[in-house]
Order: sequence, then C-alpha cells, then structure tokens
Amino acid sequence: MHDIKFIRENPTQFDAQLARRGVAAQSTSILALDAQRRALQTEAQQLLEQRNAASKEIGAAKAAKDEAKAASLMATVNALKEKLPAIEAEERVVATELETILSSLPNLPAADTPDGKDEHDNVEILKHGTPRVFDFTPQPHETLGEKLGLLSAETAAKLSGSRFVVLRGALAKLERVLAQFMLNTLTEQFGYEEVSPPLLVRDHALYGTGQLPKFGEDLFKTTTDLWLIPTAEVSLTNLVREEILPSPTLPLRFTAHTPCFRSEAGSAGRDTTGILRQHQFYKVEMVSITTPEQSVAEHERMTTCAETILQRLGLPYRKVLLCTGDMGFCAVKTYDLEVWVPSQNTYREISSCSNCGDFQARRMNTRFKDENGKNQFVHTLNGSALAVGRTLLAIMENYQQADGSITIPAVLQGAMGCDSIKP
RNA sequence: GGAGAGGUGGCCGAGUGGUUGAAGGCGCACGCCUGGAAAGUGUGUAUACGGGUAACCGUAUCAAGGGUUCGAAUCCCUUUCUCUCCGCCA
Repeated sequence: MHDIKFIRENPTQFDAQLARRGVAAQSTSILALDAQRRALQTEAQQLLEQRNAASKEIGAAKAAKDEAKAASLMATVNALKEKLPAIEAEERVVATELETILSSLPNLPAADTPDGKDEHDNVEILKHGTPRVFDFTPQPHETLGEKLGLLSAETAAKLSGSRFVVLRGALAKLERVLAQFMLNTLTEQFGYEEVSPPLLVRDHALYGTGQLPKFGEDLFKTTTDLWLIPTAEVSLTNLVREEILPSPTLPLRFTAHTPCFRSEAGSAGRDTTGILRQHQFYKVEMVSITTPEQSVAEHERMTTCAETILQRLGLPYRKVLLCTGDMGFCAVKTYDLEVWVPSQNTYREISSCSNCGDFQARRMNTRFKDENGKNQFVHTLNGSALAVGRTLLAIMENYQQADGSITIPAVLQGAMGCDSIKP
C-alpha cells in the first residue's frame, strides 16, 4: 500500500518510480481523487459538527425542561440530516476507488534496484562454487528418482493430477532431513525463532502480504473461504499484523517449515516434469520485522543466511539482483539465489530474499514505537532458506553418480544415517 | 455442531440513551517531599484523519460493519473473536 502523503508531496517522483516498473503514471488521477475525497470529508465533518453541537443543546434543553426549544432544535438537526447521507455515500465511493488504485499498484523499487524488463536484465552479483564436470551425462532428477524407485509423478497423478510427486524411502527422508538442517541452522546460528503457523488463512492476511486483491488466481481457496498459504511469508509476516511493537524488540526474526500451495495458473507448459514446479512443496521461510533503519542491513544478512545453507550443502549457486521488471509486487529490492541444475545446464531459482520496506506494514497496520514515542510503520523482509523440494532436486542432480546412486552431502550424513542412496 | 456468557484506553475495571474520549485503580512521565530511596503528594498520560504557518480547532474510534434516534459504549441486526458446558473428533 502506498502512502498518500508521499504521493501528494512527490507526485513526479512517484510516477517516475512506477515507470521503472513499467506502470503508467498515476499521480494525477490519484491526487484528483484524493482532493475530492478530502473536500467531501471536510464537508461531512462540518455537518456532523453542527449536528453534534445541536444535539448537545437538545440534551441541555431537555434537562432544563424546555421542550419548545428542544423541539425547534430537533427540526434544524433533521434538516442537516437530509444532506449528510448523500455526502457520506459519495465520500465512501471516492475513498473506495482511491483505495482500489492504491492497493493494486506495486511497491516502488529501491534506488539500487536495476532497471529492466524481465529476468534477462537481472544483474549477477556473484557465483559461488564450480559446477561439477561430469564424466558421464548427468540425468535429470526425475529420471534418477524413478530409477531408484523412490520418486513417482505417475503415482501422484492417480491421486492428484499433474504437478505432484510421491517421494518414498530415502528420498522422503532426505527431504525431511534437509528441512531439519535448514531450520536448525537458522535457529541455532542465526537467531531465528521457529514458528509452526497456520497453513489456512483469511483473506485479510493475504491482503496484508500483497497476494490479494490482485493475485487470487494463483492461490487455492477452500469452501469455507479460507485460503491455503502459497508461502509461509503470509503466516509469519501477519504474526505482527495490527500490532504496535516496542522498538527494542526489533528486529524480529521468524522461520517456519511449511508446505506451500500454488495453483500455478499461467505457468502451463513450464517445468512440467520433476519436482521443480509443483502445486505443493515444502519451504523453509525466513521473515524479519525491522525498523526502517535496519532493513537494508537485515536484507543482506538474510540473504547471507540462505547462502550459508547452500554453501554447507556444497551446492554451486549464483546470486542475482533482480531488475525492476522481474521483482515481486511488494518488493523494494530482491536477491535471488539460483542453484546449479546439471541436467538443465543452468542456474535455477532456489531462494528469493526481498525487502518490502513499509509496503506490507501499511497493509497490515504494523507499527513500532520509535525513540520519540511516535508510531512508525515497520519494514518487513522475507526470504527462502531454502525451497526444500528444489534443494532436494539440486542434491540429487549435483551429487549423482554414474551408477544412478546419489551421494549424501557430508553435513547430512549423520541425520540420514548413510552416505549415499543406492539403487 | 447445540446451549450460554462475554469483548471498554498500555493493563485492570465502572458505566443500559444526553458535556463520557470515556469514572476509579495500576502502570508510565515530569514535579514536590527526602541526605538518598521507598512511601506520600501534585500534574500529565490514546490513535487516525481533516482544517490551520502555528497555537489550536474539528471528525471518528468502547471487537468490526450496518441500523434505530435530534443524540448510542449504552437499544436492534450481521459478522468476528474469547470463555464455560454438552456433542463430535486427531
């Protein structure tokens, strides 16, 4: 949600920033609506002021048993009341219109977010690790999994249709062990609080984190009007909705391991095999709630947390700064981490860490008390550490052997109780 | 799912139609008192929006949204949340 005061004071800058995201100039129409709304509000308030004053006098007159005076005052108030409803109704209409526009515009990009049209204009920050040179043709993970008899899209399709898989045995365990490793790293070394949140949420929670009202078609909705979360970002960020936090408690750092549910409307035909793009997948999510001063540093820290996990798993990755055209709706600035996928001979997204500034905080009405005792909106950040399914896939492919077995990364061998998954 | 009771300021709590943004208490801030502290004592202590250069003024807010009324924390309706009992249940 945008700050109408900011738009009033910086209309040109507002339009210029939106233009960087490919959105047409809005400030003129927004400010016209805003002016109209304020004029109507003032008018309505003046009428109410008169009504309130007269009503008080009626009370006094009645107390003094001056019925004649009371009756004449009532008549004047009745006259005022004829005008009021129309003005109030008009104000509501204008306010709703303004709200609709403001809530459907994406956040303004940070100064250091590069301009660009789509993912091709993203800027690579670094590469970590060297993709392994295979002395055989690396197999895609779904082939490896099927040959091991531990992964089946066909079986899942019988239950649930496309974009689901069934994992079994050592692969199912590896998925669990991976999530555990991620959670332990975040809680034991990086100060995150582990949370087990609801997976079903109301629409106002999704509005708070920006999925609604614009992106409802990407979500699954239940028959009781609850929605399945597309990411734990929704649950974790909304933990502080409508709260006024004491500033010494910031930053708050939450992590959760949850299933995520996405309809993948609009991605028909893309990544149709394997576990890269599923209707349901596990993800370990990080969310930070900070002051405005803290958020830039927190964003770097958060991204480092995700990188640390990739490094410990020995997975080659690159870090990319998203351009304005590829960034999510709420984000000011986003780093993506892309893991090396041998079968595709390319890097694929495995984590996305975003600073949302006060954009979600405005929607959730989450504030903190600053040193002067003033309420200010917090900044919110979220990132994956990591998408568990994609990490599993990356391990399978990067650690595969010529015989179709999969070596277990050293940090997981203890928890797995073995050093490889063999046919 | 059935029956009932409730949701008032940072917290507790009064208040069933008329200067109630809301008594009283706690907490907090500042002052007095004190050698210092405690106790005591005085004053102050919400948020949002609109108007105004400003001091300040206005409007709204007693879970949320509607309604009745000249006037609603108080009456009515809807929604929501909490609690108790019963039923069902991992």
